[in-house]
Amino acid sequence: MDHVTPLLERLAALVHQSVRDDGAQHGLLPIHVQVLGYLSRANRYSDLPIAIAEYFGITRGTVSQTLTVLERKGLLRRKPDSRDGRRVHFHLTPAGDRVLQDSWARRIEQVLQRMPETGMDLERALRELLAGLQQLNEQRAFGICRNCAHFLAEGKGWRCGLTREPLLAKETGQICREWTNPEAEPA
Amino acid sequence: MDHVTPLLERLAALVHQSVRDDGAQHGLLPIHVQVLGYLSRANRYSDLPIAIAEYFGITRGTVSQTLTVLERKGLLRRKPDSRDGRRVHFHLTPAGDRVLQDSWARRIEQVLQRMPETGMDLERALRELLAGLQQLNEQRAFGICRNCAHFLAEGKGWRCGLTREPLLAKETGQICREWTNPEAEPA
DNA sequence: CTTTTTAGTATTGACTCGAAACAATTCACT
DNA sequence: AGTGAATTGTTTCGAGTCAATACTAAAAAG
Repeated sequence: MDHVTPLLERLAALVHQSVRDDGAQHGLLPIHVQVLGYLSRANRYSDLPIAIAEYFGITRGTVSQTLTVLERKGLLRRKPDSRDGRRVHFHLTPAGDRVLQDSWARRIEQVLQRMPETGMDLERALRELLAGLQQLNEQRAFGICRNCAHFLAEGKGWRCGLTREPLLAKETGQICREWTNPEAEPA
Repeated sequence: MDHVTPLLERLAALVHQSVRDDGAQHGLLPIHVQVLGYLSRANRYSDLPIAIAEYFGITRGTVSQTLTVLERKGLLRRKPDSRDGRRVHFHLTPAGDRVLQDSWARRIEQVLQRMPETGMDLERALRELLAGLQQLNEQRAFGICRNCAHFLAEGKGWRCGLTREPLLAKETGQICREWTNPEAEPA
């Protein structure tokens, strides 16, 4: 099983490289593209600088600078939280969306389609590996809302059991910073 | 199969993060650790700045600066090529080896051991995925010497069919920049 | 109503990274 | 052999990362 680590290293390097190539086409650095991608998939509890810092494992200071650059380039806009005066939400502008259009993801899908059998194994294996890694890094899991222990289905709608707020259909498929594993036994 | 791309993105981010953590313990940046790791596994045709640039998809100029920093820190030493006056080889010093000792790789192995069944699938799937990605990025494959089309076993020793040079046992397991897929049909 | 925690910002310094210009060596072709 | 082209590596410049540190402001805890 020792052989897997070099493979992961190489894989990470190649993905990083693809992201850099994508960003270069718009005059952006890798972290810029990554932050845009994250924000495009984050729900309203997770589109904050602190969440970005936790997701990518960098400091709040660094995130703050990166967001300043992206805002200046017109790729995202900030919106102060109406209830918590410390918080600031960020969302993509149409220009920001456009950057994500021609991403490396499309090219990778071509590769994946050529390996249909291993594709399923890969997805399952990656999912397990990620769970282990996140635990190892003592990180939040950043799972998808609808798979969360706090997720509640209420008749025709949905609700977050943690914040008690109702959820839009779109939001149930987004990344959430507060995500908790429903299969873990309660403490 | 659309779900795999976000997984890969997240995986790459987590690996990058682990590498950054490792480097921070020695006052190094991610690319420093990555270059050291690469050089520790590269053979004598691949321990050159140009090979590093190709492997990580960055320019020769950037590599040149990075190597200057690493040399100044005493983590590697340069050795001009005896036959080609343009080339410079780099190899790790004992201090450079030491940096790689307590790497994230060890921690990841713990995770992998907890998923013995998926481990085999993962390795196979990753290998295929990497091959596809490298092709996509129009990159050299950077395979292992002994799996190369040019690799020749000669009685008790080995030889590279491309350079005609004999190979040490150690070298047959190293990364080679000239690696060619033995299963591809000849042009 | 004070103390502590949490969220975000500003500054500094080492370093990345691409772009462009450059020097040196080897290769290709005549 | 000899000239032009390709290859390898370096240097300089400017925008930006990133950690560290110190800071402000708001919320939570007591």
